[in-house]
Amino acid sequence: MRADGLPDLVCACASLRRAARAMTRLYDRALGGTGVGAAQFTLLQVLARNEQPLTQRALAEILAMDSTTLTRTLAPLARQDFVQSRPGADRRERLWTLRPAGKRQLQRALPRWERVQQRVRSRIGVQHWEALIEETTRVATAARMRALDGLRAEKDQ
Amino acid sequence: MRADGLPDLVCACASLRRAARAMTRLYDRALGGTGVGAAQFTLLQVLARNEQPLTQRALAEILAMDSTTLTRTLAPLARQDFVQSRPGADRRERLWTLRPAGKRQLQRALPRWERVQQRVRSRIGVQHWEALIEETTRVATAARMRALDGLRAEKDQ
DNA sequence: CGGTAGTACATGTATATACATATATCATCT
DNA sequence: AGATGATATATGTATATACATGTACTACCG
Repeated sequence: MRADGLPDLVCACASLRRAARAMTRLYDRALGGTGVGAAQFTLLQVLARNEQPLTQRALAEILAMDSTTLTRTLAPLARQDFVQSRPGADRRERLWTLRPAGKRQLQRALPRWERVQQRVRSRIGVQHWEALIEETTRVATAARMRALDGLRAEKDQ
Repeated sequence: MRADGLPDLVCACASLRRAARAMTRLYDRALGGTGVGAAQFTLLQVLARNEQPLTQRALAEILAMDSTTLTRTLAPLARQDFVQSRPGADRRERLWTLRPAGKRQLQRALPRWERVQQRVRSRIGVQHWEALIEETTRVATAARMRALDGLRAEKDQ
């Protein structure tokens, strides 16, 4: 263990959750005062990076998030008119788009986001930064797979 | 991007949060029915691995979690008599210990936890597994540092 | 020793998150 | 077209999480 380092948690899930908490606090503080935190920033950014409106389900897939969770997390953004939804051709669907106020909000937060990204990147080093992104993306992808999910069905004895 | 892979999120924080969500769901499902989820399992496990009782603050440090959050997350475990707290010599502190019921609970959950760990490890490969643990531990450690936190103080112009 | 600053935890409040279930809509088969 | 099953989202409920602030206690300084 590095001097002053956190202990290994043995558990990949616990280790990921811990890192996510630590980073979220860092980003939340860096974005503090801009009006959005890390989670909301991400939603705006994903919408901004897609020309096409996204269905709630598509957004959920991209973020590996339960689509009903988005009903709740998008609500405050819609209240502030940062995003808007309209029904799709399939009228069960909601199509989400970024609104002008949301774009402005994103612009306002962007410099701070870039600074904290840069700061973390140079603190841990580019290699580790890239490894972090790669491994987290990989595991998020892997965790979706049916093969792993099947655990639920199996009985213990 | 791998076939069927999730898109890169550019943002280290968003990528970590996504991976944490995906893994948490996997572990929660794997532990389903044992009576504890991934988060509670971790608390029990950390307490079990320390002979000495831990103060709430120490537990918070280990898990890179706000110590007041633990007031809430430990409460249900205490209600079920899985853990117990008593005041320390410094009577502001709470010392937490695992109780027999908590040990039994942990034992019950352990086989499922090991299975899901094993399953993920072989799915992504030992190399990636180890890289994941290392990079997440590293970034959680780095994120605590004052140098990074200072972002808050800096003004935008 | 008394006052003041700092620390540890509790509480109020808000967001993030998931699951079970409910509802509306679509797709399909007859 | 009507019945049936599948799908997209909403709602009820519970946990996880952080911060601001409050309270109790400790440490330190004069």
